[in-house]
Amino acid sequence: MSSNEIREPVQKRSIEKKEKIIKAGFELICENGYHNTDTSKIAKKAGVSTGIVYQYFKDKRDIFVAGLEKYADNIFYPMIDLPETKFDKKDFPDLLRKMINKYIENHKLSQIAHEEITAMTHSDKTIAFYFYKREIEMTNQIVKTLKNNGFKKHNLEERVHIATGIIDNLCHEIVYHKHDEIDYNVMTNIVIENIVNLIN
Amino acid sequence: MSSNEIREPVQKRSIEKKEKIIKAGFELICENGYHNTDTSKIAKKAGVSTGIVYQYFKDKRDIFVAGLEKYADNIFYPMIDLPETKFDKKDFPDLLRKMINKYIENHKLSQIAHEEITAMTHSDKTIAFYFYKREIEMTNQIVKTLKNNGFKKHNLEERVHIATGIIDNLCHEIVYHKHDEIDYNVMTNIVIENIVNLIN
Amino acid sequence: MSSNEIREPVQKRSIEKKEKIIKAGFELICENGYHNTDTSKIAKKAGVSTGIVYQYFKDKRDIFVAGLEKYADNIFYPMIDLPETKFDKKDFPDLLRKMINKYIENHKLSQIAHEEITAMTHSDKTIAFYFYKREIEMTNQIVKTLKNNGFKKHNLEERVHIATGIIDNLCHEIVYHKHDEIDYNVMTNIVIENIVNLIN
Amino acid sequence: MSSNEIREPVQKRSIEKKEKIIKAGFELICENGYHNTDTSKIAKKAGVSTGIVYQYFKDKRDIFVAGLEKYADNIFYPMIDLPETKFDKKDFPDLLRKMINKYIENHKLSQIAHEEITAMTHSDKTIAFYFYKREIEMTNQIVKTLKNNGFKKHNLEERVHIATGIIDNLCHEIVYHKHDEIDYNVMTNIVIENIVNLIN
DNA sequence: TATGAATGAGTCTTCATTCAT
DNA sequence: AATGAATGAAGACTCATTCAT
Repeated sequence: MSSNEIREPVQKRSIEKKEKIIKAGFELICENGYHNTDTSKIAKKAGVSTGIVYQYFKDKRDIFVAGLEKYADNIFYPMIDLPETKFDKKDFPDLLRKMINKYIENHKLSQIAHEEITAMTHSDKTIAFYFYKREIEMTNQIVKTLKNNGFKKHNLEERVHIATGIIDNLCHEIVYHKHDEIDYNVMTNIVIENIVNLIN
Repeated sequence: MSSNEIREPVQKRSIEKKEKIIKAGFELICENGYHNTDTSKIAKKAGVSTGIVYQYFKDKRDIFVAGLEKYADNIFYPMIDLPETKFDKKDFPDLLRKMINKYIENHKLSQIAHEEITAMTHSDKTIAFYFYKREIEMTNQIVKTLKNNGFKKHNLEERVHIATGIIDNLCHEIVYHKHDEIDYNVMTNIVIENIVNLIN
Repeated sequence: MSSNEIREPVQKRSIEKKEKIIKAGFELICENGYHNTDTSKIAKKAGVSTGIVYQYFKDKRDIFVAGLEKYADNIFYPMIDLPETKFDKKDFPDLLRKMINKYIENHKLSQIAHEEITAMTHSDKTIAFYFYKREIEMTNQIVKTLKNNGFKKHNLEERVHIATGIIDNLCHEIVYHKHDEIDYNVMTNIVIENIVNLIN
Repeated sequence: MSSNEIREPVQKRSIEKKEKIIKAGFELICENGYHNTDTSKIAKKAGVSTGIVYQYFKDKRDIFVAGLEKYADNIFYPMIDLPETKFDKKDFPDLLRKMINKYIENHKLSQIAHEEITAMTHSDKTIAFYFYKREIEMTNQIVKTLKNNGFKKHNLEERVHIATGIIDNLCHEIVYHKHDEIDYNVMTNIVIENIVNLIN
């Protein structure tokens, strides 16, 4: 009887409403975790009724996936918009530091996002593949940029992949300030030095 | 009101039963996630009734925590039992390779463990602190071992911390074989070379 | 964690539904006892789903408390709305008889209510105080009415208190028809005579 | 396969064990209510295993019934052992006062007993009839004693019945000290005076 | 389009009772 | 006779999703 179809909003107000739901849902899930966020809270935060949510999204997971597609690049891959403009090899350390800072800033915006998403990756292969694809895209883009700027090491793909992992770990540590025993300034400097070594 | 007393089993059969529950619970949670695992499934997999579960454990979370304490070291910190015996600096790369292999092997035992646990870290501060403590213990132990064998770099704590992160990432990637585009043999070799560089 | 918000219905249909739940719950609990009444039975009797019950009430106890507040005065304190109009001292026996009859009628409406509520009084201090307060309110009201009509005995509070107890017992006996050996007409007459004696 | 029969203990130690279970069970139920008392607590308090309980008693209710039969007279009918010896009519008020004091003392021993038992009376007709029978037995005994001592009022059964009810209420109030506004010394005196009036 | 009341399957947990030893 | 571990049915409560309006 009922159409049961997900409406693709065309009117401006509808689009705004859908955006609000995505934003509210993604923020709540990132703050509190997927299972600790219920749809009524999402609706309330978005300023809509619970019913309308299911006109724009198939289910709760769908809201989250939309959030991922919209915001995840900022959280996971702050380097994906790495400038294609030329830079001098000697500025590489500075560039790295900037990337790290940007990454940290993004990370702070959504505390649990990273883990929650990564965990979801396992029960949800769609999400997993989405991220794997993004990761490799980012790697390729960085490799391309580096080659354009005269970096010539063999196996640059693998090296960049390792490097992004190192940065990921570092930023994560700093954001959560996991260990009092670790000096994060020192650690950052070593990371930069290490990556320069690895890639250059 | 209710007795709510957790029995600590003394008889051999009971201890085995408790172990079975921990194992079943931990495996299921690691495979499917905490929220996707219900107690009846744990009981069924452990070959016991749902009732008995609550004689050994306060609640579902408690099963998971017991699993963590029992298995997590193997998963997270395979190097924690690093031999304190002397080794020659030139054998360091080989040692790293062995550690990586052991890590990978352990990782395969429990698929989602890593992420699920890490995600839980946020909603459960007890678990979080448990892991942070373990991490730093492992770092310190490795630092000590390295110093005993003549490694003299400054900021060895930070360097080891970075190195364990790199290994963690590497093993994770290999276990999940995330990217077809990456040659994991090459990546492993580069990681070893990089860590040697970082620490030696 | 969860929203846990109790909705206060505003629409007419919702209010009716809430009333139905209170009525069904109170009746079932009064008939079968609090612990022998489960929420699904309440929902079924009220003609609603189990879920909706928890949108209007915090928990099962809450349903019962609502029932108490709604119906208990009728059951426990049928004299609470004692007319404040004057009456002649010689009509006092008649008045008593009317009160007794009304009390009996109310009592029949809910079989176990009295005991179940009284029993709950022990595990639930909120309910206990609620009733103690009501009891004393009723006593005071009756005392006032009596004084207005020229009753002058000392310690009228204590006397009224005793009298209401006697009536309570009498009605209870009659409703449950506990003893074949007792002639309840005779007993009623003696009670009236006794109370007249006690108070006048 | 198993006999499923309730054993009637013959050995002295077994009898003691059964008594312990009755005592523990009855005390716990009277203190905390039937539904808030679980069998494992009863067993623990009795110093026996949970299993053995079911060799002496058919079920939990059975323990309570046994307790009732053993202890209830003390709680409900302290006057049941009213001395059959002669007393002087002018000592009747004193006798009443003694009975009241004894009643109060017994009542204090088991706080919830009274209500819990009375409530059970409804869901359990066996218990109900047991009590009704006991009540009327007590009434008859008192009537007999009074007649032996020269009390000659008509409808003495009904009068005694009312009187025991009044005493019951009074003691209950005093034990639970329900109302600060009531002066219980005054109330006691009025009750005695009233009963003397009622019966003499 | 939009609302939010309503649904009911699903989940954790308890506890009277049974059973292997 | 005794133990206490084990059972599993039952019950309170939640929440993603649907539906009447």
